[in-house]
Parts: sequence; structure tokens; C-alpha cells
Amino acid sequence: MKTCCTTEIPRFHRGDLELLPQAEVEVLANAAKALSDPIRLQMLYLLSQREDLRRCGEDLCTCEFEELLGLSQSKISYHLNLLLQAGLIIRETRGTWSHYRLTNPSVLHLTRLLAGEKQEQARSVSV
Amino acid sequence: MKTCCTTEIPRFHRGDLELLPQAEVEVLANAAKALSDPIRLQMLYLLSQREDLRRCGEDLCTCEFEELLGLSQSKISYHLNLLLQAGLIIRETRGTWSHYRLTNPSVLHLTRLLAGEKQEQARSVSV
DNA sequence: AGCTTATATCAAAAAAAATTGATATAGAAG
DNA sequence: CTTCTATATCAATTTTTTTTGATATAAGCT
Repeated sequence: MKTCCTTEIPRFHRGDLELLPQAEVEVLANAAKALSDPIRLQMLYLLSQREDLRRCGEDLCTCEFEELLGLSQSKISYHLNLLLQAGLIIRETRGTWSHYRLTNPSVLHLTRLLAGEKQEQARSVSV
Repeated sequence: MKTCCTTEIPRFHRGDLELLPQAEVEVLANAAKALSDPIRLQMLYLLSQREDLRRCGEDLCTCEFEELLGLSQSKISYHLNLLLQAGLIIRETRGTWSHYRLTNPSVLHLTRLLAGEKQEQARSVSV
């Protein structure tokens, strides 16, 4: 039942295989973390539909998320903020309202993140 | 400073936009969660290199991870188990050793997951 | 000015995930 | 059979994330 190499176990030792740089895995892990919650995924899905409709803009404001998802205001703000920090969405403040849209093009952004490029600060645009 | 549509805020109401089915977002969120940890990403990265080398198999055993990552045995087991549950790796038991390899082809598997297909039970093969 | 609305933020509580050290099991080796 | 090794699992703890309800701010409205 023995197979090749079993006499020299463990076969691979420290240094035999490469590790990703610490900073890089953390960026990757954080990107995945932003996507690891049902509420945040629904938010992105809503925004992607909103982008498709393109009726009077491509964004949704906090109170729209609140109603569309049927969740409390502070919970909505909390999750929008995480998506913002992850660079997946952009916030635009108009008066009292905060409008969020997908970082454009967000998939490209995520790809950049996944490629390990330095994480940009989440940005907030005031108009 | 008013822009289009501000008189009918909130513009989108419950039901105006579609939500993903609960089951689907959960599968997606879980897949992302499995990737949201530096240790687990390094493990996958090690396995992908191992697969490239293809010297006497394409797998790594628990004790190899232990040494390659310099982490405690129970921590290694914990994270390998999470990857197994997420369907990203497969376990093969040979005697006392547990060998792990990438689900083949793992990217396709992840894609299936992301497409919302019913999550397969993690499988463990005994030889 | 005073009242209301949209929102972020904060602190406390709850829930979930990760770490640690210990134990159990089953196979290998003597 | 006895001892050792590789591993999973478990209980307790710590850390992180999420939720909740309250408060603060700033803009719109009357």
C-alpha cells in the first residue's frame, strides 16, 4: 500500500516551497472578507442591477438599501462602510444623502486587489 | 444643487430590485469566507506549487503544512478542515497520514459554487 | 429659529471565528 | 504487545465581527 516517497516523509520542508508575501495575502484575505457576508453580497447585487437600469444615475442611497433589504439604518451603514473600505464601492455625498455606486469598473478593481497591488484608500467624493 | 430624481427619494422601493435567493448568497458568502484568511490562502498557494512540481504526487500532508508554515498541528488541522468543508481541497488518508490536494480543477469548482450550484459535501477518500 | 430627515458613529452586547493546550485514535515500528 | 507518530477533535479562551440602540451632525423644511 506504500506509495512513492513515503519513506522520506515529510517530503517538503521549510523553504522548499514559496510563500506569498505577508502583505499580499492580507490584501487578498481582506478582499475576500468583504465578499464573505450575505448582506454585502446583496448590496453589490442591488448596485449591479441599478447600474444596468441606469435610470437617473447608477447609485443607491443609504435609505434605499434600508428599504430594499429591510434592515436597520445602522446595520446598513455598517456594511456599506465595509464595502467602501474594501474599495468595492464609492460614496458620493449630496446634501444629507449618501449615494453609493460600484467602483467603476469594480471587477477590474477587485482583480487589481487580487493581483496584490497596493490597496487604495477608500475614497469619498463630495459634490 | 438638486439633481434628477431628488423629488422622488427614495427612488427604489422594496421589490423594485431583485435580491439573490437566500441559499445562493449563503453559498457565495461561505466560499468567500474560506478564502478570507491568510493561512488558508498560503495553504492553497502551497498546494498550487505542489501541483506544478508534480514530484511523486500532487499533495501535501498535514505535517508538511505544519513545517512549511511553522504553525501548530491543531491550527493546521483546523484550517485544512475549513478548506475541506468549503470543497476547495480533497483529503486522502493513507495510513496515519492525511494528504490534501486541490479539488481538481479547483477553480472550476469555485466557479460552480459562485454560480450557486448546490454545495457538494466535502469528501474524504480512504485508500 | 425650531423641527425633521438622512446619515455616520459610538459603546455595549451578542455571535462567530480562531487559537491554544489537552486528549483520543489508529496505524507504524520495534 | 508496547511505544511512538500523525492526526483529528474537543473544551476553554481569546479575538474578531456583527448587531443593537443611542447619540451627534448637518442639511432641508416650515
